[in-house]
Amino acid sequence: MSDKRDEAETNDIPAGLLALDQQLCFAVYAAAHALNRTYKPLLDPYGLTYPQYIVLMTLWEEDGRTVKALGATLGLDSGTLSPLLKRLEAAGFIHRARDRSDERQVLVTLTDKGRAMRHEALSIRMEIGKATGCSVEALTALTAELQTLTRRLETGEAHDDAA
Amino acid sequence: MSDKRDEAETNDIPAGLLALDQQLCFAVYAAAHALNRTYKPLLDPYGLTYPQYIVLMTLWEEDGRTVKALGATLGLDSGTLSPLLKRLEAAGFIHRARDRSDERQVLVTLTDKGRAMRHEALSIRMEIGKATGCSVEALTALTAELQTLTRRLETGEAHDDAA
DNA sequence: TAAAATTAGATTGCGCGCAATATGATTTTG
DNA sequence: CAAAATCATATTGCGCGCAATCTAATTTTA
Repeated sequence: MSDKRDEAETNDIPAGLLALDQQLCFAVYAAAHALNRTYKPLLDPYGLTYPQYIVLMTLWEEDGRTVKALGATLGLDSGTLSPLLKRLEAAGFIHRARDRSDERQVLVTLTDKGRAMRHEALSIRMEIGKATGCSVEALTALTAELQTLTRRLETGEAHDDAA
Repeated sequence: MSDKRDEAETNDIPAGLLALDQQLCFAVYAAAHALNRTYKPLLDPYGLTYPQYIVLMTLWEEDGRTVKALGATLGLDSGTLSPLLKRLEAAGFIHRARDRSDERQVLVTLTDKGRAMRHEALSIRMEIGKATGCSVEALTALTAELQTLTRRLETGEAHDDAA
């Protein structure tokens, strides 16, 4: 109860440590939202959301995957994917069908419309590239750092030279 | 209708361009989720969600702000903040009160519990630092790059040397 | 082979995040 | 001063994201 100053720091909590942590987690949080907002007007004309677009991108890489395989790639479970895929199917981008050889599985395949969307994606990509305003090198570096961060957070592997 | 190969690339769409764009937006997307998942078990004991924790952090920086001021800092509107703050108040972390001098505004202030939570946050910060496994320099650099990206996406200022 | 365990998806409930709208309070205009 | 415009916040609706639960299909095991 000895703290009366609310700004910058309080007692034994170093402001720098607080700030860095705050900045990192908030920076990722804010960047994700900013990207989402940038994509929104580009995807709206097609009736797609950003997560739906990401699912289409993974299908462009490899079509005909199961829900589980998609979830493994995207880090999402069926609670998120089932309704999302249902909407993508209703919009005509994909087709879902139970696997004949294992009726538990659902195979997700692109429709002609889903494949055609890949061509539209070219202009979206260019718009995003312009919006980031960053060089290819900067974006590549940033991507790599984020991937490293994500991998470490997911695997729990430490390096113990952090703050 | 001339594309029959679904893998890697199709016709005139260069695979590299697709891949970089896909990697960047997905990297931010995945990192945000990974951070969220890392925070979750640390915040669960306090009954806090990650966005609620972020709101508390901004209040630790400067207490007694209006909903609008919080929204400006966090990039969130009242549609998100109103119910979130309602839950934070129900949980006893903050107090909301109409501004006497301008009844349109609602002032958000920390309670003793909300201020005390800042001390608990120290161990959370250390856990997150360990989980990232990155050096302070790496995290600082990553944060700066993300802030640049976010600023450019939000302001729409281009640099026109992107892909 | 029958029972138990595992697996893949779907469903439900809750908390964001955001657009659209609604409600009061304040300020601006006429 | 009264009507109109603006402003701050709240509410509603929809789509994620995730935990928990449910169902049906397959595999394991006894």
